[in-house]
Parts: sequence; C-alpha cells; structure tokens
Amino acid sequence: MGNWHKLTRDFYDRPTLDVARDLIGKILVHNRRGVVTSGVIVEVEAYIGESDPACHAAPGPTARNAPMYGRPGHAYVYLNYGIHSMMNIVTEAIGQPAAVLIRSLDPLEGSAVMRRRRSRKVKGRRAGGGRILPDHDLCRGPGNLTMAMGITLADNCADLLGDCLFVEDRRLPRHEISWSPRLGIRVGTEHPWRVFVVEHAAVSGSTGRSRRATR
DNA sequence: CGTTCGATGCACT
DNA sequence: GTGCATCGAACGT
Repeated sequence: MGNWHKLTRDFYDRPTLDVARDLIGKILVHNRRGVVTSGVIVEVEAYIGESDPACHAAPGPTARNAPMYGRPGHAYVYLNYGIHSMMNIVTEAIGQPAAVLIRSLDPLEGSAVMRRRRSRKVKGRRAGGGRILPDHDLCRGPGNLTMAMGITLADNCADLLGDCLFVEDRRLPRHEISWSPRLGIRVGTEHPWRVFVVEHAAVSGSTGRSRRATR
C-alpha cells in the first residue's frame, strides 16, 4: 500500500487559506478494508481560529473541537443536523485551531460503491432522491460526500498520513478556481473563504443550486 | 423558477 | 432547551 503519493505533514502545516487553495485538484482517498473510493477535490471551505465566528473553535477549546487544536494533517469529522458527517482537514500548527471543510469531489474510483451508499435508506427515506445519480452528483455537497465515501464519526482524528483516509497529489491539469463566502452559515459570511472550481458540475451552491441537465 | 420545512443526534448554554 | 458548516421533498408563483 505504498504506491500512493500522499501529501506530507508540511502541506497541512501552513496558513489555512493556502492549504484550502492547494487542496483543489488533489485526490481525497478513502480505503476501507480494500474498498477504495476517491475523487478530485473541487470545493472546500476554510475555518480559521477562535476569531472566526463560524469556526467550531470560536467558543474556545471544547471536547468536540479538540482535533482542530491538534496536529495538522488529521481529520476532524463531526455530525451536523443529526444526519450528516462533515469531513474536515486540520491545518496550521498545534494549538492554532483551523481546518478545511471538504465540500465536493469529482469521483474518480469507486463510483459504483458510492452510488450504492447514496441509495441506502435512512430511516425509511431513500437517500439520493431514489433516482440514478450521475457521477458528478455522488459527492456534491459535504453531506453527500461523506455518505458516498463512507466517512463517519469513526474517522474523526484519523491521521491523513495513514492508509485509510488521505490526500494524494497527482498533479492533474490546473483548474480555474474562484473564491466566495462560505455556504450555510449565519455568521462569518464576510469572509470569502470558500474555494471552488469554476463551472464544475460537482460543485454545490449558487451557480448550480437548481438542477442542471448535463455536462 | 422560488421558498419552506422536517428529519435527526448531539454539543453546548 | 437551542441550534446547527445539510438535504431533498413538498409546495407556492
């Protein structure tokens, strides 16, 4: 299991906005007992420090946000709305709480597995609207992404230099990126800390909120 | 096209 | 008890 080109600790031990920008175009990989799912990162958001009101570290250290204060290059996964796991990557030095939320991927490997996970029933309701999802919808949005990748609270605190959950550098062609305010938050909207690939079908949010036909 | 709203678990006040 | 870094169904225009 050594033929991956994993990002090293130094990559994550940097200013969060730089890490966020540089994560675009990299590959997020989840390897669960040999079942591999992966995708190109096309949309992320930065959450930076106790002075960022939207950051979970805003109230200071708590039991939940402890991973954000820890070593860079680890996962911070938490449950939102009782339903969705949110996948973050811890950045910056120890004691400096910050992370990058992974919002959307363009699926690369394991799309069949992703589709199966997305169509699982959740408390009677069928996820994914019951329709056959196109690839670019499988990991579109942070809740959909974790469901498709099989990322759960069990992945909280995972070391991204390990073999289960990590980011690979494949030096794909450059994407055109853009910055915007973060989505779905009530405070901290003044910061343009969301980065995304322009005009990409797998990106969530305003430009693609309503159904688009194809790509 | 748009807006509203329920589901669902848990950290935090 | 309150409020989410969401999603998609249901309904209104």
